Amino acid sequence: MNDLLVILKSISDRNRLRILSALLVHEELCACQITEFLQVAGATASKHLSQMVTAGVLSKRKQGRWIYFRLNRDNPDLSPLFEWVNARISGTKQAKKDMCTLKQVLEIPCEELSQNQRESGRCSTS
Amino acid sequence: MNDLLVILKSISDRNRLRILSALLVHEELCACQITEFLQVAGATASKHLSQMVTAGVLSKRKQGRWIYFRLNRDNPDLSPLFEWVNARISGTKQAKKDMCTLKQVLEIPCEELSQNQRESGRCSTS
DNA sequence: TATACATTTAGCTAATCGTCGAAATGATAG
DNA sequence: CTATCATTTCGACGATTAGCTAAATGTATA
Repeated sequence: MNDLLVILKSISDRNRLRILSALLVHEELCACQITEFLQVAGATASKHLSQMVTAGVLSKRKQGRWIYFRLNRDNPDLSPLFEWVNARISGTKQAKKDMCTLKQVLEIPCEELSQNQRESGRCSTS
Repeated sequence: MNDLLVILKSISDRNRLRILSALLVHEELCACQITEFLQVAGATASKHLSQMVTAGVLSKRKQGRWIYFRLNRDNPDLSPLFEWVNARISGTKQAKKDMCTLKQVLEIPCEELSQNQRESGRCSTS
């Protein structure tokens, strides 16, 4: 029951649900892409992602300098949940808007995304 | 997407999940039975129940002096979720313990439960 | 109609949670 | 071997939430 609670909590937040929604469509996304997509600080995105990984909802994979996340398809118990969420979320206003945003994010290479994210939270001169 | 979030949040709390779990087995329970089952203040149980009704997860029905709650089977979209939760929750330690507790609670008539609950939060003499 | 009483609402407190900026980590590329 | 840099951890802050007690509500019975 605790496991179940952890899973449910891990998708019961607006931004985490948006991550799930994005990964239902896009197979694999890297941390910087998700950070850009959500429009939050990198630390915030990282925390959400880590919570979802801990819950077993996402898996992560390192490649080069980036870390990619995807739905954890290894656990067949989760498939019905993914399908149920997908059925209820795709077609909603927010989901449509998000897919559009995501498409734009995916056109920018990770190098550029990360660089922008580094620069956005910095003091001017020194 | 907001509706979905409200549904998920309404079952992502330990006590609310226990309510759902109980109603997966027992069809219908009154507020005082759930209060006793959860071992919380009546106001607390009422708040949880009302949140689940608002989310569309539960329906309520008044009979005599008591209000009975049950899973909202009118919304077929929810059935897969109920089934998924049921499959993952029944058989867990907590669920087994809860079903045992619930059985004991159901042996006590509502009149007696309510009276006990009224008395438990009261000052001694005056 | 008046009283009893199951449930809900209101107001409060403590704990949890989402978010941020800054510092730490650890792996890669030069 | 060092410097770079994507990600994570840390520490802090404001917002939300679960829980309580006490008071209000509104229905049902006498």
